Amino acid sequence: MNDPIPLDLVRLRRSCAECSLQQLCLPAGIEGEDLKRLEAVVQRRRPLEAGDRLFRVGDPLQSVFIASEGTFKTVGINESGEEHVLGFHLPGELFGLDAIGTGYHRCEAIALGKARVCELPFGELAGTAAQLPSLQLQLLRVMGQSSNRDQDHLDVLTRRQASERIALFVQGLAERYRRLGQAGNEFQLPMTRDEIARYLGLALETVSRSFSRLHEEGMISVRGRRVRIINAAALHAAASGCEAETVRVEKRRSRG
Amino acid sequence: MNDPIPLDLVRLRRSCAECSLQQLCLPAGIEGEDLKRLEAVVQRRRPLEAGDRLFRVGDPLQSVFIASEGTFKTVGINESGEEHVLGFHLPGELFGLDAIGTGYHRCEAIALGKARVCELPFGELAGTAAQLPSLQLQLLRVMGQSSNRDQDHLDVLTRRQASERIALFVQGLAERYRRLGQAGNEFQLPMTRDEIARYLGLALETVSRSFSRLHEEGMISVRGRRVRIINAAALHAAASGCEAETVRVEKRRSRG
DNA sequence: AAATCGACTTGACTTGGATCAAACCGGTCC
DNA sequence: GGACCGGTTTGATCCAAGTCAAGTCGATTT
Repeated sequence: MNDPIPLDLVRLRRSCAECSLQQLCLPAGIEGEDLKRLEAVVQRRRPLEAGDRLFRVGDPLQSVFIASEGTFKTVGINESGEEHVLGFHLPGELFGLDAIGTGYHRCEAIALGKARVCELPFGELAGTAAQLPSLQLQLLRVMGQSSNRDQDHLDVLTRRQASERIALFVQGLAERYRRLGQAGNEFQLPMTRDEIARYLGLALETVSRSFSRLHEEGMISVRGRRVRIINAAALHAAASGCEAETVRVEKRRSRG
Repeated sequence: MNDPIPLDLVRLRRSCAECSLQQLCLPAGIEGEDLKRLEAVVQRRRPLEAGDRLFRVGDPLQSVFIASEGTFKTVGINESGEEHVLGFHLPGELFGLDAIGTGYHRCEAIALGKARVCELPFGELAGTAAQLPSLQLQLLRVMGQSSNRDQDHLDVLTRRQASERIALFVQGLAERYRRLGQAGNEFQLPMTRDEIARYLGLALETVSRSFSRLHEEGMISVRGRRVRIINAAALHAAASGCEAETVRVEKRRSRG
């Protein structure tokens, strides 16, 4: 704190208009003068290291954040002290909205590796939104989408099978990487097995076993955090719970 | 349809200012002229019967709703065709926000018994919010709260113990009834065991058994849908998972 | 009062995944 | 090189909750 303003701040303050994430981010659908107004709210941040926290439980709402490089996780801590991962946030994804309801954060946001964020002071954002209907609508839409994601996640957690959850998880990540213009078939998981477990409501051993099983069955190839999707159709089937029977039948056959 | 406008429409169009739910509802914190502007958006509706649907999956976003009497459930339907209950909505609670992200509903809302809603056409609501910063903020806040509720629910679903979930559920309902000025210690469940099961990610038999267990242990009294909280402290302990050991120890003792 | 029906409870059995425990793998640091 | 360490895999065992199958209860109808 109280550092002299670093010289590269100029570089960091690149505009949304030039950002490759523009259409996947809060500015999506906002143009011209309105975009300039929104840009005035955005503060770009110095790089973060693995484990750096953007906010903690109980912090008053100051800003919401958008990952611009790297991945973040948000973790909630229940009264028993257990951590559970609420979500993983890839570039272009907004987080920190959890404090809007009460004015205080109920979870904490942690960088999973080297990362960078755009910070939007909430007061300014809301003020600007009050003047720009397009931004107001977009803000509501983004919150709605985040809520939709929560509901999908909720659905995943009520689905029973562990390997279904893993299959869905891998599929979902692939889809998100693809949208970012990266390879969806092969990627590096930015999180540990334990973090996946806490996200999916499973024990870490179960996560590991499920990965191994999908690997054995030839749907994906897993080596540590390196994942490759080999049979996307089968993975999709596994994700929607169709595979269970098929596989059992095949196993029975091969045994008998 | 095309009914002549019923005479009691006047009665139905009672103002938010006179409504007992005012401070527990969307208008909370909005006063004077602003409240009048909000009221102009609200349409009051004829009574609904058990099973009536307000919207279905895929319906385009028209309105959001607030229960004014009775209880609603929102249910999501996943691609396997299974229904899971996303939430129960008591008077004063806003729902239908699920369509804001995409413009289409991803769940359906069903009355659990005789009920009544206030309907707020979303276009008008957003338009009015754009002109009233207090409403804009309140709308964001309500969405944030709804998202917080989802996250608490998510936490419940990752907690393992079935009776913990039931204890939390009963506690939560009691709390909500109390806020509505009704008795929190004794109430009638507006939903079936099956609906609770689909909400908590359990089998209906497990729900039934968990109720019986909490009953046996003297925390609550259950007779069909009638629930009475007898030992709130023990229930609270059960809800946070502290009871498991205690009870087991006592059982062991009484057996030995 | 008997018959029907939906909601609920209870019992017996089975199983998926948690838990405990041990080994393994790939970095990094002496 | 070897020791160490966090993350990961794999094996063995156990238990909570799911599934299947009877009942029971209460409300409504005949």
